[in-house]
Amino acid sequence: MTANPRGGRLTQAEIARIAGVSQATVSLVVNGRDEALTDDTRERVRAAIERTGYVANPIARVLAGGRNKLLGVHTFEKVFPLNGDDFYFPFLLGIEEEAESLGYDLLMFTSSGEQRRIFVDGRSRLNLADGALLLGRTPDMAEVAELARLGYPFVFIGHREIPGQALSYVAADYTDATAAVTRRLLELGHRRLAYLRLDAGGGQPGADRVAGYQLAARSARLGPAATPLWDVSGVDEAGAVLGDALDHGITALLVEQQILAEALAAACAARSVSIPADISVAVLGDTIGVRGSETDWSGFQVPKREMGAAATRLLIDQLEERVSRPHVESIACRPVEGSSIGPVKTPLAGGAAVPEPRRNRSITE
Amino acid sequence: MTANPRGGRLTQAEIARIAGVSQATVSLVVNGRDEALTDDTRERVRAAIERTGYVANPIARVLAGGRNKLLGVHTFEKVFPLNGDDFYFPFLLGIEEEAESLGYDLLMFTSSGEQRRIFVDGRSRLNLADGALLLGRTPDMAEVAELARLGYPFVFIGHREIPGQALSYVAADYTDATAAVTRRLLELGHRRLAYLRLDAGGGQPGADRVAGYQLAARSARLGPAATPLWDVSGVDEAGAVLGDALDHGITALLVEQQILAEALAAACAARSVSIPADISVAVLGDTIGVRGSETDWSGFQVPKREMGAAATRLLIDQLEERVSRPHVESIACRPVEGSSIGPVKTPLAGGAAVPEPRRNRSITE
DNA sequence: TCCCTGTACTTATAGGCATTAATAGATCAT
DNA sequence: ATGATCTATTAATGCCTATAAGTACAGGGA
Repeated sequence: MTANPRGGRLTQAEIARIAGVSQATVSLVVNGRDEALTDDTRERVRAAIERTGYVANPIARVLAGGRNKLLGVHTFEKVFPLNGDDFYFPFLLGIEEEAESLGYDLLMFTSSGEQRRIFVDGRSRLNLADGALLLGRTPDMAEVAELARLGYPFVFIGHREIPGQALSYVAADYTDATAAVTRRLLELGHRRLAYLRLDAGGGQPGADRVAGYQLAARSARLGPAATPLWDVSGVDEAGAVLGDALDHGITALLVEQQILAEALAAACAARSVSIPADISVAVLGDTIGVRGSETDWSGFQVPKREMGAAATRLLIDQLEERVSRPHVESIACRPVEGSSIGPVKTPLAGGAAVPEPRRNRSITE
Repeated sequence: MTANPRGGRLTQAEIARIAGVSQATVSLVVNGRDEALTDDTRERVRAAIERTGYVANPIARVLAGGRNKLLGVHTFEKVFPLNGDDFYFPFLLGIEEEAESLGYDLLMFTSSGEQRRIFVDGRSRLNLADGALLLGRTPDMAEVAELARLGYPFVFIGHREIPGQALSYVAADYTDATAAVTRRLLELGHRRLAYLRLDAGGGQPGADRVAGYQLAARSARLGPAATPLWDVSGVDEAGAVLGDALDHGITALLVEQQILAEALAAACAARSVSIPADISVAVLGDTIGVRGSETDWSGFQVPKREMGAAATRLLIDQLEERVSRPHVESIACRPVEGSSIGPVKTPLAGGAAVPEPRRNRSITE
C-alpha cells in the first residue's frame, strides 16, 4: 500500500477529504456506480484520484466482499523451472494476453516445495483473487476437489476429471488430433502401427490420445491386436523398440513424447534406417524436455497459447456471470504436416496381427 | 473466502462463541500469544478450533496488519514474448524463488501495447502491491521518475540512473566483468583488440561494459587508438567486420551480443578462420535472440537469477524497513572460461596503433 | 480497611472498502 | 403552505483480525 507523499496512507477517506465528499461517494465513483452522482461531484472525485494516483486496496476490497480484477494463477509445479523447460511458457503467454485485453492482472502464487499446495493450513490464498487458473502436469486432485466443493471459481487448463464433480476446464482435443494422425497414416497405406509412450503415458491427456488412436483404428477395421500400445520405460530403450518394430513389420509409429521420437531418430540414424522412407514416425504434441530438434516431425502441436487465452476468457466470463459454471471447452490441435511420415514402403497384405514384442514391451489393453 | 460447511462463516467470533470466550482471546491463542491465559481457557479454545477446523482468514489478517504481502512485477515489455525469447525468464526465476521463501506472492501487471506503461489515465496500478520490481530493456524513465517522486517503493533490476534522483537498483557489474575479460585477453598476449556491438550498444549496461574495456586497456597502457570500439549495424555485417579485423592484425574481439558472435563464427567458418587459434572471441553476456549455440563462448554470463533474487530481497528489506531507501546492489557476473579465446597466434611488437577500418565501421570515443 | 500489583480476560478500535438505510434538499402537485 | 416524490449524498454497518487499552478479580502488604 502506497504511502502518500504527505505521510498518511492513500485511502478512499483521503480522496474524499480532498474532493470534499464522503468516503462512500468515492467508493461509488471507483466502482462505476455513479449514475446517481452529479457530473460535478464525479469530476471532483476523479480529479482527486487522478492527482494522487489512488488505487483501491484489493485486500480491503475482497474483505468487503467486492471484486478486485485479479486472476490467480496456480501451478502445481514451479512456474519458472530451473531446467529451462518451457512447459508453462506458452500457456502463460495466452493467459497474459487475454487477461491484459480484458483488464485483469495476474496474481502468481508462490509456494515452496516441488509439489505446490493450494491449501496451507486448510485455507487457500487463492481467495485473494476473484478466480483462478490452474495448471500443472501433476495436480493434487484432492485439493482441486476441495476447491470445487467450496464453490471457488476456477478453470483448469487441461482435461481433468473428478468423479461426481463437474469441473470447468479448457482442453486440447487430443482424441480428435490423434485420430486424425492415425487416419492420415492409414491413408498412406500403413497397416501395421504401434503407439509408443514413455512411463505409461501422461495421465488424462495420454488416455485421450490413446482413445483417438484406437477410435481411428477401429473405424478402419483394425482390431486391438493390429494396433498395439507399447509402454517404453526410458529413452535409452529406443534402439530396442525400433528393433522390435522393424522385426514385426511395423511401418508407422505414433509417439506420444517428442523426446522419445528424438531417441528413435538417433536409433534410426545408427542403423541407417530412414525416416520416413523406411518407417513413418508421428509425434503427438508432447514436447517435454525437448529443446530444439533436427527433425521436422509430423503430427500435431498442442495449442498451448490458445488454451491459456481460452481458459482466461472462460474464467472471466464465469466471474462476470456471462457463462454458467461449470463449463468445458475444447480446442483443436494444430496439425503439422512435417516430413517424418510418408507412404508405406512395401504394403503388406493386411490382416496379419502384429506379434508380441520380444522383450519387456508390454501391450496394454 | 471459505464457507463453513454448516453455512455460516467460520470466524474467530464463531470459535469464541463455541468456547465461551471473546474473539480477542481466540486471536491470542491462534497467534500463540497466550502466555497470560489459563491452561483451561487455552484448551477450550484449542478444542473448538480443532473440532471446527478453523484457520485464520489471511485476507483479514493482512488488512489488520497493513500489508498485503504482494510484490508487483512490472515489465516494460511483454513478460512472455511471442518469439520465445527467454530474456525475462531467469530474472523471474530468481524473483519467484526469493518471494516464495520470504512469504510474498507476485502480482504481475498486464498492460497493452509493446511499450508498457506504469501510469494509465494518470494512475498507477502498482499501488496494489506493497512494492514493485521493475524490469525492462527499454524503460520509460519519465514514468520511473514519477514513481520515485510519489515515494512508491520499487527496485529496478539493472543499472538505471535518473539525474538528480537516487534510485534503488540491483545491477550486474558489467564494468568489472568486462575489465576482467579484457585483462585475460591481454594476459594471453593480445595487443590488438576491438570491442564490437550491435546498434550502438544496449543503453546503460552497454556503457558500463565499454567502461570496463577501456579501464582495463588504460591500465595496460593501451591508448584509445589501440582499443577501438566498433559499432555494427546488423549481424549480416559480420563477414565484413571479420575481414576488417583480420586485415588490421586484430587478434581478439570483445563482442557485446552473443548473436553477433554467432554471426562472426559463421563468417569464420566460411573463411576457414579458426576460433580461437586464429582469432579470440569473447562474449559479454548479452544473449538476446539466441537459442542454443554450437560454440562454447568465453566471456561471462549475466547472473540474472541472482539479480532477480537480490532485487526481491532488497525490496522486501526496504518494505520491512531493514534497509534504508534508496539502495544499490552490485552482483558479480559469472566468468565463463569457454573455448573461444586462446593465446595470441603471432604476438606483434606492441605499440602500433590499429588503423581505421576501411568502411562504415565508425570508431566511437 | 484501603491501596497496590498482578493476573486473566474483555472491550474497543483500526485497517480500507462496499453497501444499505437514512437524510437533506429540491421539485412538484394540491 | 403542506405533504409527496425524487435526487444526490452521507452515516452507519459489516467483513475478520490483531492489538492496545481497559476491567474485574484475587491476593498481599500496610
